[in-house]
Amino acid sequence: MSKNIRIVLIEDDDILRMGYESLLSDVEEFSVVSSYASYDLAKKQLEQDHPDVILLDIQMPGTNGLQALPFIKKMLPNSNIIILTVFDSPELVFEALTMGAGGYLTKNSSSAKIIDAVREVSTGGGAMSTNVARIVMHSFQKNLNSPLTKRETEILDRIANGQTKSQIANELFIDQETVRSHVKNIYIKLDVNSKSEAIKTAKEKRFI
Amino acid sequence: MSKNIRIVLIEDDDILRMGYESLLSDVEEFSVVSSYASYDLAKKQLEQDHPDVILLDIQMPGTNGLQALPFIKKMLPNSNIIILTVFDSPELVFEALTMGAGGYLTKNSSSAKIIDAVREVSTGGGAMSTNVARIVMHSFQKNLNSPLTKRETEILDRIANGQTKSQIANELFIDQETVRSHVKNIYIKLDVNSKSEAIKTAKEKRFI
DNA sequence: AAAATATCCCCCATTTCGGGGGATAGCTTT
DNA sequence: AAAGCTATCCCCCGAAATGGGGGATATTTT
Repeated sequence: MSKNIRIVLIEDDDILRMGYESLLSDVEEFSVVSSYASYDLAKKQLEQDHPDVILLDIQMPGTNGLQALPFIKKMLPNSNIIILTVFDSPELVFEALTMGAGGYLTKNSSSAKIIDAVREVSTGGGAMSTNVARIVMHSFQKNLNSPLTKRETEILDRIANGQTKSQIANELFIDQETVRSHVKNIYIKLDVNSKSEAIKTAKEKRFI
Repeated sequence: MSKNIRIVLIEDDDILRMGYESLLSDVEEFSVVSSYASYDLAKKQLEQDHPDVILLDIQMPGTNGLQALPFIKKMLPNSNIIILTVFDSPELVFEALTMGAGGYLTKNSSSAKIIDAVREVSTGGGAMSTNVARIVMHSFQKNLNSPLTKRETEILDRIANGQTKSQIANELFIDQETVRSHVKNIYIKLDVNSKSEAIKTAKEKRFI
C-alpha cells in the first residue's frame, strides 16, 4: 500500500553521496536502499537492490556512468536511471539519452529539482535540468531560413530516408524527371554534387 | 539598467489570459507589455511591443499558435516563444520545437514553473514541463535490443546518411565486398531487400 | 563443437546517378 | 511589362551503385 520508491546512488564523491542520501532519505515515500562509490562496486549487488530509480554519476573510477548505463539497463530493465553530473556537453547528454537514461541533471540542481526528478522518472517520465533542456531543444530547431523550397525540402528529406528518385516520383505523383530537376536545384543551392554531400550539408545547416 | 523582461501573452481564454497577466506582472523584473486574444489581433502590434518572451497558446480563433510561430520568428527573430497549451501530443511538441519554440509548457504547470520558464527562455534557454520532457526523452531512446551488430549498425547508419557502399568501404578501411556482406546480413535480419526499407524499418524500431 | 561475426571474392542484370542540354506554365516581385 | 522563381516535364550520355546468387576464411563468442 505504501508506494515506496527504492533508490540506489552511484557517486564517487563521498560528501555528495552522503548529501544525496540524506536529502532523499528525508522524503517519506523514498528509501535509499544502497549507495556505492562506483559502478564496479555496485554491479554485484544491484540486482538484489532492485531499485526503482538509480542516480548515476558519470565521472567515476573504473567503469564510468555512461559505459555502465547499457549494462544496468540490461540487468534491470525496469529501473529508471537519472544521470547526475557536472558535465552538460551535448555529446554526453545525447549519448545518455539514447542509451536510455530517464533523466539528466547537472549538479547545480536544487534539492527540490532532484526530488521532483526522482518522482517523475519513477513513473517512466523524463526529467532534465534547464541547461540540459536548452541543449535538447536546440537540437530540434530547424533553420527557418532554408534556401530550399517546400518541394525541395520534401524531396531531400525523402532522399535522406533512402528513397530513390523513382520511388519519390511515384509517391509524389510527379515524373522522375521532375524529381531530377529538383535535385539538380538542390545541389546548386547547397553547392554539392552528390546525395551524401547534400544530406550532410542539409543536416548540418538544419535544412532537414 | 533594470533587466526588465518584456512579455506578450497570446491566449484566447479571457480568464486564463488575465490570470497569467496578473501572475507575471507580480514578478518584479517582468513587465507584460501586451496581451491579445489571438495572433490575428496581435500581429499588427507585435513589432512595436518588441517582447523578449511571448507566451503563445496553440488553440486560438484564426491563425493558431503553431501556424503563427514561423511568422513571429521571422518578424521578431530575437524574441523567445513559449508554447502554453493543454495539448501534449508528440506531433505538436516536435512541430513546435522544430519551428523554433524555446519552451513548451502544458497548462497544468505551476505558477512557479511558468515564471521559471520565462526567465529561462529569455536568456535563450529551454523550458518544458515534465510530460513534455517525457515525450522528448523517449524520442531519443534507442532500442538496446537491436539484432544488428556494432559493425552492421555503423554501416546502416552511414547508409542512412546517404553514403554509398564504396564511400563506406573507404572510410572504414574495409573492402566494398565486406560492406556488401554486412548489408546482406542487415537485410536478412530486418527482413527487407532495399536500402529505403532498411532505413525505414531501422528507424521505426530505433536500431539507428 | 557450434554459432556468430567480420572480413574478402566472383558472377550477373537492372537501376540509379549525375552532368549536360533544354521547355512550359504559373505566380511573385520589381 | 519584364524579370525571377517555382514546379513541372523532356532528351542524351556514361559511370556507378544496387541487389541477388554463389562462395571462403579467421576470429570470437557461446
